[in-house]
Amino acid sequence: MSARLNKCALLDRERYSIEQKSALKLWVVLARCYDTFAQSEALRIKGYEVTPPQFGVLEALAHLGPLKMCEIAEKLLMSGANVTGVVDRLEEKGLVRRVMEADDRRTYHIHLTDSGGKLIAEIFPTHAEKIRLATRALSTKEKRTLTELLKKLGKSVQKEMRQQAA
Amino acid sequence: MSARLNKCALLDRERYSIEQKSALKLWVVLARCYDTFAQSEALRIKGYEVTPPQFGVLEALAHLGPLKMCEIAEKLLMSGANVTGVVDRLEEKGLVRRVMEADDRRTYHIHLTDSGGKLIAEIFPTHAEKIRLATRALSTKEKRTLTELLKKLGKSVQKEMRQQAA
DNA sequence: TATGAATACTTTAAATATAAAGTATTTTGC
DNA sequence: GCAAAATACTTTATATTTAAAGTATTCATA
Repeated sequence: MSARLNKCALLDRERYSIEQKSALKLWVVLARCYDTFAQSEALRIKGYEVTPPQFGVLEALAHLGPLKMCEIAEKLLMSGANVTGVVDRLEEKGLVRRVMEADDRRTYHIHLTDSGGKLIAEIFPTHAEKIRLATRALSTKEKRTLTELLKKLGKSVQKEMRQQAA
Repeated sequence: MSARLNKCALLDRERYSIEQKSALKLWVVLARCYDTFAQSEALRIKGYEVTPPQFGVLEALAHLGPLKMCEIAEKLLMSGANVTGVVDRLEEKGLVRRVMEADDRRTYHIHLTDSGGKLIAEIFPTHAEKIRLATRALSTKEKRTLTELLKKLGKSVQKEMRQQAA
């Protein structure tokens, strides 16, 4: 492997500072950890009739009550166009329904149907327990530290993004 | 908001243990942090002629040399079917090419073309520096701690997934 | 050496995701 | 009150993603 690396003159490791390398490393580890977690979630809800994005929408509705399309987009970090598609499929399955608002005809609220509510109530407790087990190797203190550092990193990245845009 | 939450009898917060809630919180924060980072990367390579997955493939080839399709899938945590599509589009743009192997006609290596190598050599140094800046709010020690905790969490989740499968 | 299993890649079908453009409605500013 | 801007959602086009099925080749083994 290192023999191969040495052939890459264009991207020689020595061109990069220790700071840059540790930042790149952090990004790789973050992406892999996220991916593993997402994979475990996908595995967990396999067998139910919903996909991970669909599960996310049901979960948000169960925890927060009826939401507008744009609120779902904001909570789940997805584009409005994407919410349209996911909600379409949930509606086809009879798990949610669009309910028109009286005061603003541009928008409506998405409600869980009885069967949607029943499904999420069936899945979520198991889901919460499995996530607890998945993080078991970390102590309470480590989990707290990790959560705080991730928040701090998120803010740092956002700040840099804003400066980039300006 | 809390008034709304109280209406959710099915998913009452009090049904869940402190451990479960801190694990769920960690997962939410991890997902948001990852998403922010991914978004900043997308913003950064906007303006070049490649998408984030395409950039990932070019980066892997630049750092590791020619790779087989299955090696790319493994490095970038994507399915083989997906690699086919991403490499197809890179090949159409003339940034990589498929080179047949003499010894095994099922497989081939993906090589960077001159223009592909030039593109990644142009992007990567800026990319590395931007990632360094994005993580600037964290001290060296915090970055090390965060990296280690993420690795530990990743292993924990993987272990749980294996037990789930068994 | 013949054949069945395994490997490497592609194709297909369906879901997810975004940007950009389009439609309908409401709000703002004059 | 009316035109312009803003908001909320959908549609379209394209890329990403996977699972499952298909093709070609190589390996294993009997």
